[in-house]
Amino acid sequence: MLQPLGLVTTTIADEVFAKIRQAIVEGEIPSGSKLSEPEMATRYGISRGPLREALRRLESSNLVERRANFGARVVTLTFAGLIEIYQLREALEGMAARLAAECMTPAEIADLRALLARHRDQVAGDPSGAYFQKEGDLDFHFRIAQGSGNRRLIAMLCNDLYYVARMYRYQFGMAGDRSRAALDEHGLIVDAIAERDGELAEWLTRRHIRASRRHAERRLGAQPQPDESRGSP
Amino acid sequence: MLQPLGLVTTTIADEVFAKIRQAIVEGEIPSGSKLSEPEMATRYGISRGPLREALRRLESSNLVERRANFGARVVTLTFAGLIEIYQLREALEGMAARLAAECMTPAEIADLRALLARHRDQVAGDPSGAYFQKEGDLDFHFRIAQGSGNRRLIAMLCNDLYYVARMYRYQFGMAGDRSRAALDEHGLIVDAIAERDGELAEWLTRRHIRASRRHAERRLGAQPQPDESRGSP
DNA sequence: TATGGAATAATTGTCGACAGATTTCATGCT
DNA sequence: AGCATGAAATCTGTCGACAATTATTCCATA
Repeated sequence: MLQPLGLVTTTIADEVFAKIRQAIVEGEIPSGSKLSEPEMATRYGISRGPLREALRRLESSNLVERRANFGARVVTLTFAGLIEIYQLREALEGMAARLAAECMTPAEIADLRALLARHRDQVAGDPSGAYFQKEGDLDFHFRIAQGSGNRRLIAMLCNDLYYVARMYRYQFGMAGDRSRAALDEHGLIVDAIAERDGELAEWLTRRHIRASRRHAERRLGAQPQPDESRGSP
Repeated sequence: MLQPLGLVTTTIADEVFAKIRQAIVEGEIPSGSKLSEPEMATRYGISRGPLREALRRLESSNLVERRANFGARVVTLTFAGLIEIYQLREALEGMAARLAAECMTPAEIADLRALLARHRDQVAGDPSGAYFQKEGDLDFHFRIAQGSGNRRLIAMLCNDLYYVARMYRYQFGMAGDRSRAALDEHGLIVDAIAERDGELAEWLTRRHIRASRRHAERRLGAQPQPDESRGSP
């Protein structure tokens, strides 16, 4: 008998991959630590085969680094690495917003507005910004990416970059503040998408991510870099 | 004894990965064909272990698709997929050019100019555009990406996107023409980088890639899509 | 005491074999 | 004849073991 819809044949490597990814993102497995194959295999009660498969996927997600005959290590978080993420997000999410303004259906836009309203309520009810600590912010960006209709772009953002961004957020402890400003910026982006103004949506998104980057730079006590990536007025 | 420099410990999976990648890009292994593990293993004289490692890397390079308990297939090239590549390249290479204008050393810029001069000679000597058929064009883009200084961006472009772009170029047979126009556009981009004008470099690069996309659209006989991703003047 | 090197230990890369799942093909029924 | 059912065959996922490389430790020597 055929499965009616969505054949979700999950494998051991899949499950272990998801488990290790969560452990890395949330800091349970410390950044920079070595991932010994025999130790991890016994730790998760599996053989080394599927474990290596999981490690390989974590490598392609940019969460671990592997060297031949050396082993796998969790990536070390650096300020320069965080800047690289922001630069990529500015380029990719800017394009995603532009495409979303052209591709998203009215129903999807309505859903996006509803999500934004929920975020506003949560932030108003809890001024400490707990919702943003739970990645409500990335949830919004997630939807924009999916609205682009570009599967490759969606995969890059949702499967790779956002997990690394969450990892930095958890372990650098920069979550929660800037809630209201971010919410306002999100609102402007949704308006631009609703008006099918792709160019404005891209410009607003890039400015939004640049603002997040500058906020992180201030928060981490580093001197802000020269303002590359300024959109044209 | 320590290796003096550049520890190039290569593994079987590495070599087979490179071999299969080349075979896929150049069309020797047809697009959409199934990659049977036992057959491929005997074909390359190795076991299934390193072969699976190679297939995993090909998957993360977006050259093959894998499903659990189903197997690996070479990706099927579609017009929509080509458009997705162009959209990504516009966003990523635009950012790369902006960063290159800020980061490249004068020596690197001089090298880039020398490369461009060589390209001009080759195109002038062979009006059929043979050099561009040999990926001289992508060679230029390769250098811009590396000039960005963003390792993640470099990896995305040089390890993934450019191979897929070459695959489309080989198998859709759209290489060689547009040589002179592309050369002129390359020259403008180098000038902008030399003047440290990141914003102009990004704008020119995005326009350059949009022009390539429109050319491909015309060549493939499809109606050009609405001109999304138009830079602000 | 510090340094260089060799032997040991541990880890990764590779291989062959078994178990589970999927596809294919043959068979029987409507 | 066409379709559903079931069994054989093939393939992928998983496991344990061996080989090659690397890291570590210990000893000898300057």
